[in-house]
Amino acid sequence: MEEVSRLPADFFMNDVLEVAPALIGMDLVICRDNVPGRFMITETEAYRGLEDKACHASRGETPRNRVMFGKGGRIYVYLIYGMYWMLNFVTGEEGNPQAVLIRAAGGYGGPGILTRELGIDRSFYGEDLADSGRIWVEDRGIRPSFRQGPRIGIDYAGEFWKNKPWRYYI
DNA sequence: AGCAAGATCGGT
DNA sequence: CCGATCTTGCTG
Repeated sequence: MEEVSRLPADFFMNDVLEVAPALIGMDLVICRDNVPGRFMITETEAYRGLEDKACHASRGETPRNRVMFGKGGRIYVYLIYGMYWMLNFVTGEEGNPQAVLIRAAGGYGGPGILTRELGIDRSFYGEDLADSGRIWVEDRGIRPSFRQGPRIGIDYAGEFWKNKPWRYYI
């Protein structure tokens, strides 16, 4: 298989508010049965650190969110409502828990549908995007114009955090 | 050990 | 708007 330009670990070591919008237009690549599938990322959301009440890390480190406290560039996946896997890319430096939720790519809308169609599950937890043989991101230089607005499904976080325009979408 | 809640989705 | 479905994290 030919890799155009896999994003290096450095890319993910930046602040999530920089990484989340930068991912729009890039390709999420998933290798299944040794066959790479490319899906252009069209919607992302930023979850930013201990202070962000919508971020899973805001209530401290737990077995589930542990990977978020490490260095950027790894995968954070978790099961929601007993049915859907949420795919996230950890960003930022070690000790600063942040992540980008991948909400849509390759025409698959909705974070639960996306993972279901791409076969992403618990086994991807902690996978290194810079070094994995089955999941990574490629930059083809495409930079679509996009919008931004409040994040979805976080009423529990309170008005202040709920209103942050940290959702980016084409 | 028990329980409430959840970064969703599809049907009513 | 409601139920599905089950892991997680908190409480006791």
